[in-house]
Amino acid sequence: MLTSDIPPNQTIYIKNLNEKIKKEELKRSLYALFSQYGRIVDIVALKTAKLRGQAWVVFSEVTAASNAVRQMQNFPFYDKPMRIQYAKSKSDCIAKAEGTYDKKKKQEEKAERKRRVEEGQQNATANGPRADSNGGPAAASRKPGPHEAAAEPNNILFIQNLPYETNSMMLELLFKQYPGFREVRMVEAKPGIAFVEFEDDSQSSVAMQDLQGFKITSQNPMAITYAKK
DNA sequence: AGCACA
Repeated sequence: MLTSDIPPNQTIYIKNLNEKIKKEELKRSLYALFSQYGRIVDIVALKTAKLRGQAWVVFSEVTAASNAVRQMQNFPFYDKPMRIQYAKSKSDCIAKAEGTYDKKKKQEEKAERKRRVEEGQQNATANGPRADSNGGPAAASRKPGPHEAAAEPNNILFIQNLPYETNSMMLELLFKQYPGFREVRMVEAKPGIAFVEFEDDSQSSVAMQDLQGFKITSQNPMAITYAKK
């Protein structure tokens, strides 16, 4: 199935995540990174053989998920570009909230999955190569299309996912190497975020591209977006 | 590569 064929879902499925990152840390960073798109209801990440390197981020709104899929596509996260799609099914926490969660059905599906796995192991050696791979282009980085809401460029940048101990001096050191730098502003009451102002939009954009995902500590790739106007 | 929720 073409990944673009998956219908919109308020849950996004992320793969190609760095498998070395501990589960709790991963969830925290995903939260920091994605909460800019809307309220996050839940994050699921498992480290089992089958599920490591993947995560589900559940938003309260589909529109938040849509923006996240587009704008964070290929975002360098712990040194690896994230691959983001809509999840294929509704998250349990949503079904529960809607009152449509069916425990019996859930168990059947689970049993069914297990059956398929065992069956697959039986046939693994008997199957020849599949003939239907179409060699289509891999999902590549793309700019938002004409109908997609891109974050509006701004001479002020919004920085998230900073380590707790970050101060404005450290950020100034980083950002002042770019032309047009004006100032760093941090909010004492809100650790982990900062605003960095440039003279104009194009100068702030250059800094954003270059420092996107930059890590002050190994655990904190910074997430940079344009500040809201 | 891989679509779960213990």
